[in-house]
Amino acid sequence: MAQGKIRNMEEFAAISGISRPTLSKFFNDPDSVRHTTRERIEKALEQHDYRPNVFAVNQNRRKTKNIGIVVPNLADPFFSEIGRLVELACIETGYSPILLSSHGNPSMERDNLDSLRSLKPAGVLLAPFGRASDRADIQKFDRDVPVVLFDANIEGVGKAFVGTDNFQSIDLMVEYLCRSGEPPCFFEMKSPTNPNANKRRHAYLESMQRHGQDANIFQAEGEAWNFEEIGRAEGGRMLSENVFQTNTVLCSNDRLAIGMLSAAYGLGIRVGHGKGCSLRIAGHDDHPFARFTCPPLTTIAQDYAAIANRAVSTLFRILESDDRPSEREETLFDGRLVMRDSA
Amino acid sequence: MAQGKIRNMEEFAAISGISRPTLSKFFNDPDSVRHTTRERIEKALEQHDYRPNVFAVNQNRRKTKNIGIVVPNLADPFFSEIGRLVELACIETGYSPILLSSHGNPSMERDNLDSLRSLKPAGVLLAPFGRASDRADIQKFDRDVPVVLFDANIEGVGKAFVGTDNFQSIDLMVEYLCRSGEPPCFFEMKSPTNPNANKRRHAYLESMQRHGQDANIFQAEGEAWNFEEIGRAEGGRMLSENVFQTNTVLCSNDRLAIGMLSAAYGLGIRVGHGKGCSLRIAGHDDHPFARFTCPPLTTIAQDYAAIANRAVSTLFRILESDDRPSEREETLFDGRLVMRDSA
DNA sequence: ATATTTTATTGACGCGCGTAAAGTATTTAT
DNA sequence: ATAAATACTTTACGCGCGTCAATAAAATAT
Repeated sequence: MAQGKIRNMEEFAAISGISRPTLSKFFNDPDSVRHTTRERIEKALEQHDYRPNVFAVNQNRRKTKNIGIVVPNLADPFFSEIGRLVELACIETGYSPILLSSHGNPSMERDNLDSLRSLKPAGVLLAPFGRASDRADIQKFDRDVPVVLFDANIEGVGKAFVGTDNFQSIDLMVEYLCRSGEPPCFFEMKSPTNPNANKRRHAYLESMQRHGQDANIFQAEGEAWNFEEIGRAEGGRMLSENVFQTNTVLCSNDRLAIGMLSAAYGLGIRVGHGKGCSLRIAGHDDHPFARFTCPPLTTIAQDYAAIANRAVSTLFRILESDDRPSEREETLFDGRLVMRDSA
Repeated sequence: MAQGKIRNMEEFAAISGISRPTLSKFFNDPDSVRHTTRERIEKALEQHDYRPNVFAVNQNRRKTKNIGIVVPNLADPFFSEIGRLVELACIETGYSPILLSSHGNPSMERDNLDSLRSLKPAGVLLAPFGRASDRADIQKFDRDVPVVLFDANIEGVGKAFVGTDNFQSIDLMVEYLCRSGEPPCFFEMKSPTNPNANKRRHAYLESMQRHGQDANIFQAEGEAWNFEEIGRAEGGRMLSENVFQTNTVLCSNDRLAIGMLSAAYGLGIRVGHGKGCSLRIAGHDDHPFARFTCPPLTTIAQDYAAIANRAVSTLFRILESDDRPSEREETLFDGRLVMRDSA
């Protein structure tokens, strides 16, 4: 880094002795110029610290290198974690990720896509709300900008989907719970917006049937995003009314389980698989706090990293072969059973 | 929204019957044109759905309307929550917030400021790491783009600071704990990067002295970001070694407290202020999960909304009166005691 | 060494908008 | 009504870069 700041590519061309169009090619893709000139440019770059004006670049380039990432709620550690991984994967590939949260508000999902539009992104990675999402809006958006869905699937929407195989993961958990004690009841939200919740219910029903057990589903009222609170209030009510037929409850997700564990503690119910315990509670997702609940929560770990990386690589594959849309592909990763103390 | 898409302001000028420079003024500030013409433009806007190209706008405007928001770690619900509030406050004022997380990595704070630079933001709201932050780098950045710090203060850096008054809040907690039982020991990280941690230690010492009590500080090894794990490992060790002089522990923050609660549960120690309890644990921050711990955590609630709003309004005041830097001002909000069951 | 391919340079245009100057229309003041 | 102030239009330039066509230079092949 030397003295007088370089104002534009013209000046940098003059100083470095490279023509401006060549520099333009270089900044677009360093490998598109000859090795020797690349080295010359990089050497000049070390001395003068010039960077192209992003606004001018994006105005003129047909395709920007922006990637939009939209998640329903960054306040949910699951999404902040997977959002982080997606973000990093984009950076590694030389793209500029823009991470947007819809703050639990489906209408903000629309707004986010809308404001992304003006950034002319090359592609978008979207973890949609699901049922509450504006399906038509996403499809319309996808016609202009390729969209890859992750975490939550909406049939037929977007170029691809990457997520966890809820049938595999729930079956794994049901299998474990049946082997190690009484078969599980199922606790979930009454009208979940998230499609995974529906998949998990079906997976539970299927799996219980396969194990020759009676399925018992208990649904909590409430439409809001504060699952822990709902889990505590409704789960607590059910516990004190003694509605569960068995001593084992499989919660549709960890956040409900965290709430229910809190309720159980308040009611003086000892939760766990050891002796002296009268209730087993299991969750799904391996929420970052699942290992700190009392007792630590037995759950299913989703492969965050695999989902994030595959979503990103799928999008880039679509971007590069921008001819045929080919088939809409769905990739499902297996969940992993995490045995802790709660079940 | 009608048929053929409008490609640029020129076309929209032709269709709407308004000259381009006037439209330019309008989009920059709708109130800068006469009421009647404003209405004409807005009516045309409803029919034709045109929006200025953000890249062209930002390239030519002297000052963009971008606001950078940098937080140390979005995975920490505290920051995702306050980041959300700051984001919304910016949008309401007609600015475009860009929320960046440093993912717990101080060197990424530098990178984030660096990449913000190319977006030529009007101002930046920064929650710095503190001791681990690159002080010189932030100061240098602040010379080009006004920076307002929030949450964590670095003396003399940035145009202003907005946060919580740790001396008030810790004193409030110490006062409560002393009144309601044995005086608290203090549990914290040995070498915290966060300046609030240091403030809280000093506040604890001062407050204990004022109450005529002996101060006892216990420090956990570890430099990492996984406070819950550290709280459980180190806190658990201390509990089992019985090192605390009193039955009350005030943790420097909720995340340590959550870890310690988990350890106490594992050790079969009953935590709470009721009879039959042998340990009281209190935290600080009112972490979103604090109400779901076992037992629910007594803590100090920071006024997230007030901090976020004040940080934003302070920045905008500085942006508007861009003449004298005046004095660097520090605004501290009071914490609020939240009495739950753990202490 | 010459022919061929690859890569760089020169010169020029366009992207969509901010912005300034000068002139014209409209509103407000007197 | 006329004068003054305000708001708008016309015209034109510039921002920093992508990109293209024609040309020149360099690397590779024969």
